[in-house]
Amino acid sequence: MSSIPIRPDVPLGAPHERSDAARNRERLLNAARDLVAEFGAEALTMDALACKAKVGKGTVFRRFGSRAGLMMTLLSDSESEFQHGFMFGPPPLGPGAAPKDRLVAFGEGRIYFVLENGELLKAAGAATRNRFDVPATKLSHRHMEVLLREAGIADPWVMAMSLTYALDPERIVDDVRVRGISPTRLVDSWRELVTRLLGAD
Amino acid sequence: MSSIPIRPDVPLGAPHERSDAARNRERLLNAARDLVAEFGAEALTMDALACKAKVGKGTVFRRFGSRAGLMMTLLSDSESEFQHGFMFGPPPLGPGAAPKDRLVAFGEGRIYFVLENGELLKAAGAATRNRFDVPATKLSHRHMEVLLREAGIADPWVMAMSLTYALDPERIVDDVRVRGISPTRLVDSWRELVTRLLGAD
DNA sequence: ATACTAAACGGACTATGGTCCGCTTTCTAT
DNA sequence: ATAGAAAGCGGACCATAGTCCGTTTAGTAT
Repeated sequence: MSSIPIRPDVPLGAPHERSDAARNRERLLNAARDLVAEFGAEALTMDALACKAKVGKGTVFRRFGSRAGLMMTLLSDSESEFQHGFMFGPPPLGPGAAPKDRLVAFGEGRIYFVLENGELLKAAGAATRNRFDVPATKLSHRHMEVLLREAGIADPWVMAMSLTYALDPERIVDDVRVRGISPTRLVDSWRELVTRLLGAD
Repeated sequence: MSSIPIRPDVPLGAPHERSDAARNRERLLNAARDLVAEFGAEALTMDALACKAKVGKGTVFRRFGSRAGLMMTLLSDSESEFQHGFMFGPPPLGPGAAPKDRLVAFGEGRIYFVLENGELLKAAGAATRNRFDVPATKLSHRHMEVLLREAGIADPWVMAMSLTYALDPERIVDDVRVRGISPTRLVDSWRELVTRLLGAD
């Protein structure tokens, strides 16, 4: 029995990734990062990517499914880091603090995360019927749902959805970049929202 | 001086709409309503519309600017009605009730309005950099801002934006139609949100 | 080494929103 | 009625996401 290379993010019994596929994936990822770095995520077209990576267009879509899928892949590192922060990191973001404080910290972290990765996030959520299907969004929602339940909210699932949309990447990015609201104001308002929502101060 | 036909929704000094333009506008509106009625708003393509209205494609875009613009035009009647309700109608939706009650009623009204016009609203907000540029959205935002200020919220503008996104058409429609949440649950959760936000009952 | 198979490839093709610009029609002034 | 100007018209054209399918290639069994 020959040893199989370790591929952390692939489902267990997956039938082995062919070497040409691996090579092309690397090429595509590198090309995509270059293009985003140089022209921004919004300007990235799938044709340009295929061309720059010296790969057929079909290959791009086989690999990532859609433009949104590509953006999610590009995001996954920073996203994992943020997720790790609120799931396992130190309080108040991580476990150990009161739900209210964790929720405030979560929103604050999210706002800055979005401001750093705004273009990618907007592009990732742009595909029709996709905004909530992003796995990271599901996880955030679930996290908030748990905190809200602990804090005694009657319908935590729906309330978490309201808060999810209040932290929508498009909303945050446009507030700051188009409508000129400072990140601090957003964070303060989020704090006011959560504070009032989860019992007086 | 010859009498000029009355066109209620046209800016005062507008240079007179030509008769062929008026005729084509009618044709387009009728065709659009037919298509939406028969196949739904999502399925409406601008080519199909042009074709059905027996009009060139350029004419469609001259008239409405974009697909989103067309959808807004299609919405404008029901939208005006809803707007009239919260601006001039009887309490608790209209003036006369406490801000908290008006806000609860506003959200409830909005939820049902969205569920009736969901496809159109989603299509209207879909165009890039457009979600908040919809005049109706601005008006709703402003309305909530005023109520929130009356209720003593520190940063009513930003808070109104959070609530605007919490009532996002896509969110409401998908909660109900994709994720199986009942409208009642949405309304109840909105009530809980507003109630906690604006001081304990 | 050879043959076989399933996966991967690539690029032509489709669908659709939106733009452009030369031609036509309407209105107005005379 | 006529002519000139401005508004409107139409459909070819463009950009771009996403699909399709005949061809190539990497692994595997012999």
